[in-house]
Amino acid sequence: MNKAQATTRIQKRNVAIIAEAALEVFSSHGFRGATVDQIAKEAGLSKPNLLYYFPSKEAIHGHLLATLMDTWLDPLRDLDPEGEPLDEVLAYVHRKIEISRSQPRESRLFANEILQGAPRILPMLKGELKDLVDEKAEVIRGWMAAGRLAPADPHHLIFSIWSLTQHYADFDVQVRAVLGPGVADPLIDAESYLVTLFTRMLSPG
Amino acid sequence: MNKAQATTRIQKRNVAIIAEAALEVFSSHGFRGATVDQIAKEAGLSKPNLLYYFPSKEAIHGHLLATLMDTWLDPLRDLDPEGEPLDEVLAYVHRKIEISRSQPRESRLFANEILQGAPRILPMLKGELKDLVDEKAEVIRGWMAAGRLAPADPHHLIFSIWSLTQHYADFDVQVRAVLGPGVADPLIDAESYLVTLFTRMLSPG
DNA sequence: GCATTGTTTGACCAAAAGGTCAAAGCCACG
DNA sequence: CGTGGCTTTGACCTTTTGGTCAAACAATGC
Repeated sequence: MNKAQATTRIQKRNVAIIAEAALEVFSSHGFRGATVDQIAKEAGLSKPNLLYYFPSKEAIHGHLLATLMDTWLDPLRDLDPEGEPLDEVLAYVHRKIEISRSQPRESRLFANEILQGAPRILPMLKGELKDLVDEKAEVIRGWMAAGRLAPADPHHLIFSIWSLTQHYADFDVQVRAVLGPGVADPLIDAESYLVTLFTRMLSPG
Repeated sequence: MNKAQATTRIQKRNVAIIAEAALEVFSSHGFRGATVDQIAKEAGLSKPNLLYYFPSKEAIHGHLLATLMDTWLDPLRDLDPEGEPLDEVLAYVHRKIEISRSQPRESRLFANEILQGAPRILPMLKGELKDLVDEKAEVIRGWMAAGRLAPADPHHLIFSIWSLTQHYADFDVQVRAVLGPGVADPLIDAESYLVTLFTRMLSPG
């Protein structure tokens, strides 16, 4: 593929097709578990053709992670210091649940990366992510200090939101196995459970 | 290796060494990401020697999973229907946190397996695990009906305990990256946060 | 309609990885 | 102290896999 600009129509289309296929394969087999042949087959392209658009398997994976990271932080960014505290937190929970519903593969891709020790995105976690979390934790701490939320460790509050919402994407198989075949969408009940949980946790007084 | 009984001293020792090495390698690289050579090296044995004790890479992995499953359910089994409801739930949270602290590799091994779609343990999830969870969920539902716990979906309550406690083992890298180098053991603060969380969530009245 | 640039692929390569085997080494016990 | 079974290993085999390359095949612009 050519160097910088000048992406043709075909390039745009095929890069998108490959990314979609790679997301499917990487998210369900992990980086090492995925093969380039698998991705190529999923994308409906030949392997050399795929490697014409990305220089290596690593590069495809990196591309996915970069794209993901770009949108992964948005829901937290949207936490508004000027808003009503409990509403803001619940809205954040809601946004995260929507992501687990609409982008479970992205969530699993991310989970895989972290589980392996985050070899490729550790700098980003220590930098961009930490900065954002620290900033929003400070906002929450302010709300608590003002008596507008019940006191609790803001960092662990954020961790608990991540953990609980992503659980339904990452551990989907287990959730469904335990709930049984009668439950079509575990996230529906999960959402009202989580609203209750965080409301009781954070309501002042 | 020989067939059924008659495990010699050396066999016992080497099987244990291999299991330990394999846990280390599988938990940090996943099944596909781990290589037999890596495990052999970690165990301080030659590859053929390792394959003298286990017939295949698959078999080692299966052995680990089976061993793990055996102890994985114990903390939930110990939830006592005759105990004080809130204390029982908090004690369960405590046990799960202890496991995240003492057996993070086992937790990651399990997480890896679920993330890949639980190919090897799905039957167990749908059988043994579901049965146990249903049973304990019924106990919790009884407590709630009797007004001894605030009402909430018992299944999702259990999921939330799993999710929150395992998060600190599985996503350890992320937690540490965000908290920064000043925090030695995130689980200390996590435990008091979680006690608060479930106390507020479940206290009746 | 042709030259230039972009796209696709069959054939191929080297390295990695799971696994085998025969032979050698070791150990326990009569 | 020697024999039979247990343990260990170097060498080897096969398959999988990431990646290359030259040549064929489109598309685009003049």
